[in-house]
Amino acid sequence: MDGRPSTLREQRRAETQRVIQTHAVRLFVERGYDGTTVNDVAEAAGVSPMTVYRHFPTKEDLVLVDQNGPLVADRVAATPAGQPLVHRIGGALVESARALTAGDDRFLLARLRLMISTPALRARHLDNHHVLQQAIVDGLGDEAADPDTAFRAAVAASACLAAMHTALVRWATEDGRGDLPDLISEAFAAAFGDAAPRPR
Amino acid sequence: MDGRPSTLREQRRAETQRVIQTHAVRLFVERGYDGTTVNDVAEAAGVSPMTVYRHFPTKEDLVLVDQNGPLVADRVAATPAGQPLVHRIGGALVESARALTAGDDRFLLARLRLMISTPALRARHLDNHHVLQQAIVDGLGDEAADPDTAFRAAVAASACLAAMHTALVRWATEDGRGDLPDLISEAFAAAFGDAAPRPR
DNA sequence: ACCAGGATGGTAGTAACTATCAATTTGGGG
DNA sequence: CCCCAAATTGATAGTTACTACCATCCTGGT
Repeated sequence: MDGRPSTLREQRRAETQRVIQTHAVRLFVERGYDGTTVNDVAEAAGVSPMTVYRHFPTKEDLVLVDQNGPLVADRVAATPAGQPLVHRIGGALVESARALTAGDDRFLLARLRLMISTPALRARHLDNHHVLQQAIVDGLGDEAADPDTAFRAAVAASACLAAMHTALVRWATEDGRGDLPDLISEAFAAAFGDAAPRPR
Repeated sequence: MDGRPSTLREQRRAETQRVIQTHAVRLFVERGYDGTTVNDVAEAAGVSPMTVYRHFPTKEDLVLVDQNGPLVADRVAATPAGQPLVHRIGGALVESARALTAGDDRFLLARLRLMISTPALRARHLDNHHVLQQAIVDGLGDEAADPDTAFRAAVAASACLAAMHTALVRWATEDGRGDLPDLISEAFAAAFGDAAPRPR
């Protein structure tokens, strides 16, 4: 459909989004999430409240929206079909995490901490797993044709995402000191065992 | 602290909660969650909106609050310590599901369907896993003393809960036809393999 | 240079909560 | 049986997230 921002208009749009989000996260960290109104964010960003709502339909989106699209599902679909699903998904998630932590950690870390400490944000963040899960299952295409296989794939995806989330929480509570991909790998080992469950 | 409702006052309080929740779920099913205001619920239950808010701090609680306490964590703690964690937690969750579906399914099913179809409810429901996860880890006590073991336990718990949730979703979309405990067992098999990962 | 379409802003409204105070009911002990 | 402390309930007024609608302005591709 629409790839990375190509036209100038889309670039500008992405830029104002970035500005609004940056101010929002800064204010949320300074005054707390509930202690900051959307109007405060609008004022800090130099736009009207209407504009904020146009770019971020809900206050939660100010923290949760990620301009990196759903590349995880593509990574999963690109893995060889022979291996057990939890390993394919796990590998894709570790790769994505490596890409995420490649740049500047601090903004990601600030957002993560907000997500963990604010119930409303935490809830919405976990609900995003639902979207990712569906994307992963859909990305498998014919591999998950019948309902039973699709169910097993959905289970594998949700379990992997939950394990990853627990690793994210630990990483954030350690102030991002450890290596995130390693932590996620460790989580997968704890949940699914070091050895691959033998495919039948 | 406080066990089952012992004094008469607590019984009455629990009864009015039940009345309010019943009317709320009925209205949500009839007119949709967003199409029903808290005032509508109050009117249907014959109380003032204030009373609704006193018993259910948020509109979401009208669907999500469950009078069955957190017995899952106790069940986990009661399992023998030798087995791998995912199996201990999985067994406890299957047992709890069996207890849940023993009575009348319809109210549970209606609430589940609302949770699945309404984003706000789905998110809050998933966030409850956070509480359960913590309770499970805490219930292990000395078993999860050092941070690393606690982390593995947290990962195992979150992965198990996610797998169970996927089974819940399938059960609800099948209108509760299948056997819920069996579905959950199937989910665990898909995620963690039929054979126990060997403890090291 | 122009103009269609997108971005922005203002106004007014709805509904989920919250704080506070007053009124009413209740239930267990003398 | 009565009575008081405590709990439950209710009314009012306010804050805030979010929506619909309309007018305006700005932009960028032809």
